[in-house]
Amino acid sequence: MAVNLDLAILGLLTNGELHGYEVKRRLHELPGGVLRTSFGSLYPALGRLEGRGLVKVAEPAAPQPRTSVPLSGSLSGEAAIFRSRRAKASRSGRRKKVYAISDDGRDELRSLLLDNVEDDRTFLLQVAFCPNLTSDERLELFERRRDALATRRADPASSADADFYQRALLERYGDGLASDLAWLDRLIEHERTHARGAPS
Amino acid sequence: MAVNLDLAILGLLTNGELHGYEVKRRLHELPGGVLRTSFGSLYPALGRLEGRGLVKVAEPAAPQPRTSVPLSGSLSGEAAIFRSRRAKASRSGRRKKVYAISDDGRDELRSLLLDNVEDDRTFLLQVAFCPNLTSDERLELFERRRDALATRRADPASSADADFYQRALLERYGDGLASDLAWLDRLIEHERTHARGAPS
DNA sequence: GTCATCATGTAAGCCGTTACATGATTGC
DNA sequence: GCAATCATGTAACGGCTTACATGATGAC
Repeated sequence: MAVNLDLAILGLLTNGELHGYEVKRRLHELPGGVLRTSFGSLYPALGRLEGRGLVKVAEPAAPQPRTSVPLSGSLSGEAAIFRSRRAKASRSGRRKKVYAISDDGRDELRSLLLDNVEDDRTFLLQVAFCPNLTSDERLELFERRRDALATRRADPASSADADFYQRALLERYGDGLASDLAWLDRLIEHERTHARGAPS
Repeated sequence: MAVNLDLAILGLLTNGELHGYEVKRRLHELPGGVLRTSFGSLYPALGRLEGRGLVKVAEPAAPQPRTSVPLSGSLSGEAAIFRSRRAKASRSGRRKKVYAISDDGRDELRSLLLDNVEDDRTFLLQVAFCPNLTSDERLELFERRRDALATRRADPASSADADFYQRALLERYGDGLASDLAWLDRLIEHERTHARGAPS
């Protein structure tokens, strides 16, 4: 789904400007391998987001040295000259494109964070980037998710005419649901405890 | 992935002939909502499987009554006549297409059941239809899966510079892995206990 | 100056979803 | 006979994967 990728990209960009390659790396660093993607989907996604005005391309910065930056005062002036020369001279040269989130992008991110509490993968991303919500919103998000999972649990599914392995799958599913519900309860508890204006 | 749908369709057909609509229903009855799909992907998938010779279209059967089948011995003869009449008369009429698995389909199913132990969704389907394997093969499948999960667990991922919610996600992921490993150990234990020629 | 890595893209093919269209069966 | 459901398909669209192409940077 494009939703997941959009959510992740926008979420990452709230922590600072990034270029595509770096976005991909951070994506793969998310806990539990929540979202793995490839350049073939990442770059088009960035392009779509740019087209919708949710991200904007920042001024391409000077190439930042990876190790041991020898930054004396006199050198920084040279770097600035180098950068501006680069910026003009690099036509037809492929340079880093640094993306930043826009105000519309922040709105969209908030919308994505609060929507659609049903999809499992999406919800993990919502948790990963929920610091962009207020404590109250987080609480509401977690509670809606809990209710959604509780509903799933209620449905009896198929217990009749199931062999050993199907019963094993059903058992695993139930355990996973219970575990997730407990996890959500802990998140909710944390949110209530740390909320602004928390009851004494 | 087409693999999942193929696996599920072939697996379901080992329990008897089915038409597409019924395949979809059974699919949604699988424990834990392992695979939900739509007609728009199901029918093309059936067509592909037929094109590859993995399933074949069986003689369209007579419309089977949904409730209270009055099957006396004398009626079965009438049903056969009715069916053959239907088969000819229904040109241009859209009738049930009943699919059956072929020998090649069984081979493909076995291959799919034993392959690719990395994908989470696929593995659940492999468990659901693993009765089509021998006990030894099941054991090997489960052990390979356990090793794969154990490898995932080893990778430290990102624990540095993680906020509360990222740590919560990481914790949830770790718990899920541990739970799955325990579940697999139970499956493995069951397989060893019930294997043909199990050691005393 | 060369190789590995960083970095950005494009193109082909596949597959899935959604919406639409059509027809048959059954219950009332 | 009418509505709901059963049943099969097609078409449009979008997005993901894989593979390919290209160029810049840094280490040695």
